[in-house]
Amino acid sequence: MNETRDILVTSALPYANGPIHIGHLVEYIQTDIWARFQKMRGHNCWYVCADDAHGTPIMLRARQEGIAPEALIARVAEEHQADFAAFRIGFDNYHSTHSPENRHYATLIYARNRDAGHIARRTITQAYDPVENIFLPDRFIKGECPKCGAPDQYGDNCEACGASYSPSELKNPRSAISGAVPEPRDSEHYFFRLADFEAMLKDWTRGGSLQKEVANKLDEWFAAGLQEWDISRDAPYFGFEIPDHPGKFFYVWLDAPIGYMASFQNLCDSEQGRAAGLDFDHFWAADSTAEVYHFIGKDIIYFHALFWPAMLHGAGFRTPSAVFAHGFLTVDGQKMSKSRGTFIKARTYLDHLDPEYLRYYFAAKLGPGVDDIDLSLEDFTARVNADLVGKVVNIASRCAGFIAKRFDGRLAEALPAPELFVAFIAAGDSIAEAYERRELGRAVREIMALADRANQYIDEQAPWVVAKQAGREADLHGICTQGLNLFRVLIGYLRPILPGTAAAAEAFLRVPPLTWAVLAEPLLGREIDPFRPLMTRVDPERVAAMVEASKEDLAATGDVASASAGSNPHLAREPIAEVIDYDAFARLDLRIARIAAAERVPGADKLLRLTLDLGGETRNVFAGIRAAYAPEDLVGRLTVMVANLAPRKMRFGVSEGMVLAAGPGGGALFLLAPDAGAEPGMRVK
RNA sequence: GGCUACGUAGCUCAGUUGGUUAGAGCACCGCACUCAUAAUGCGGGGGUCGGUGGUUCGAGUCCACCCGUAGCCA
Repeated sequence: MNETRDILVTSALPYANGPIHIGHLVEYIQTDIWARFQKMRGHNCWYVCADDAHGTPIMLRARQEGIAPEALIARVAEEHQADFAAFRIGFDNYHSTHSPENRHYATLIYARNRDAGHIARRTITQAYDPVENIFLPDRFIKGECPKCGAPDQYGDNCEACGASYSPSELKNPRSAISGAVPEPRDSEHYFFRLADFEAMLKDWTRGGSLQKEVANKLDEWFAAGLQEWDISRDAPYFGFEIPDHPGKFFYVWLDAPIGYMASFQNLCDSEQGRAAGLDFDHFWAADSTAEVYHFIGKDIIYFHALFWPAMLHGAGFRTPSAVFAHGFLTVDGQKMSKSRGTFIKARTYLDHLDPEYLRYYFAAKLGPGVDDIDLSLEDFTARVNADLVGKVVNIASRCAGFIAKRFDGRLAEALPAPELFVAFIAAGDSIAEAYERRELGRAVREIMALADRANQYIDEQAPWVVAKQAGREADLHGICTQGLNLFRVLIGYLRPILPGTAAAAEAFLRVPPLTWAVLAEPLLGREIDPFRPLMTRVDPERVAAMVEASKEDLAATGDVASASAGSNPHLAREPIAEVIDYDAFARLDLRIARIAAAERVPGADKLLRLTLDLGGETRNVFAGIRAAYAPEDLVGRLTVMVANLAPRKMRFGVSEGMVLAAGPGGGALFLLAPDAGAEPGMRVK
């Protein structure tokens, strides 16, 4: 147990086409806490990450902004790292998948698997955009769902009825980039023969490398049969060209996890790595005795629990010791929503609030499983204030004044209640076990129970009474020294979660960075600094301001994008359609409608059922706006509907028209509303 | 639709291999204290543990079905 472990820890690589938001931070904070804990325990723990910088979305985004992909990913890398640093995510190295190291390992892993016969080649037919001259990924093709007929659906599944299908089944398909009708075109692709690794993967799965829920999921995949994985993409593509196969590139998901190795290699080659004697093979060779852990979101389990270990094994590398998946973040019980202001970017949070709050709140909620966690903003405020300011920091605050005023800032030579101190130290084993098992919520609860005992002790001893009694200076000195020592142990236990607060406390106590081992020895007979507030309360107004600012972010997004692009991104994404004559327009009967009722549709993730009042008649309309609007916010408002659209039978009933909205979809949808004075039933022309 | 989770006090969550009156924090009420960033301590009200049925001497805890929520379906 006490022997020093060699541990490599990773978080999933954030995609380099957008900013970090608080949903991402669940994972980085969870991983960082775990890595800091391992370091505090004296292990050789290394935490690496990188930007995931390849793929079609990045290529298109760069084009849209009128810059080279390299320029885009360089800018985003800077933004990501600034955000991470501000949240005190203590990476030992942060690299990029667009790097020489990654090219080396991607090529090596591919070549070894190819030479071992694990790569197949065959020609497939794919949708091709004849205007842009590129093959279209599924999500860049839109059309009508082949099952329910819902318009404007992506090429992989329908948001209205949940059906999944292949893009070739879409009706009236269009390229989401140029608007052109995609045409089928043949191309030779390279496939990773995952089924070759079935036995090995089953062993690995059973070897305790996965959470119970994840292992269940894998059993499902095994039962369904492992299929070959398409690992190549045709030019133009932003990524690594496959050696000896000009015009063919590695699919972004092939080289993304290899980025873990690339970042670690980059660390080994750095000054820090060389000084520490870091050896790549010691961690990655097939017979490695070091530990490798990947923290990921539950949405990318199959990449990390199937493809990744198989690729590594096929290339003669070790497989991960474990993959730890976590759930998603909701805010106030709902999916993060731009219109509600709960799609909060890391930077927006930092503009208003201390990162220590969020680290603590996430820690208090995180367990070892894949459950989603909820950020309830009200609970967040109450919990942080009560636990950290009211309980923990307050312990130091209540004792420090006496030490400064009555004892020249010097602690007593002995503890009056050594058994209480010993009890605090003894509790450390259970807390450490909780950290080790990623039961962060349990660790927090146990630490807070200790904080309660410390406050009880101070209450029982009543130093403010003792201070007024002549001849009891030594008692007063002892009580406050005891209190401060209990505080020191608590802040030590909290240090992985609250590195900033811990550093401030270490300065206050005039001690070097706390380790787990050093806590057992009490701090006696030494001078400490005067106390300064180590943490201020969460101000609910700041929380509200952050939510407001997140709403503003949304409005600004379009401007920023178009300013840097020199052209409107909406036009670029969806060019203006072909010219029609007046008669074609006149056939469209648009009417003002009052939303008389709105409700969620059981079984449909995206739909709301609207009852529209047209003044004389009512219509039942299904609208795919659930992510953007809460039903109760819609009732009573006026909007515009297509009144003469042919009724369409859907799984949930018949939809008798459409409401009009703008925006790319998801949470970013904006219903049209008439100016005051319009009445239900009026025609729009 | 199939699968995987989840559903415990107003809110956020704990509840170990089924076992005595189901717990914590916040919020609320009362009392105490005033050292402390109005923080702290003591006490109190509040739950048919989503629903129904079953296994069992005994179920929040196991099983079946249903309802609701979330995610996955490469």
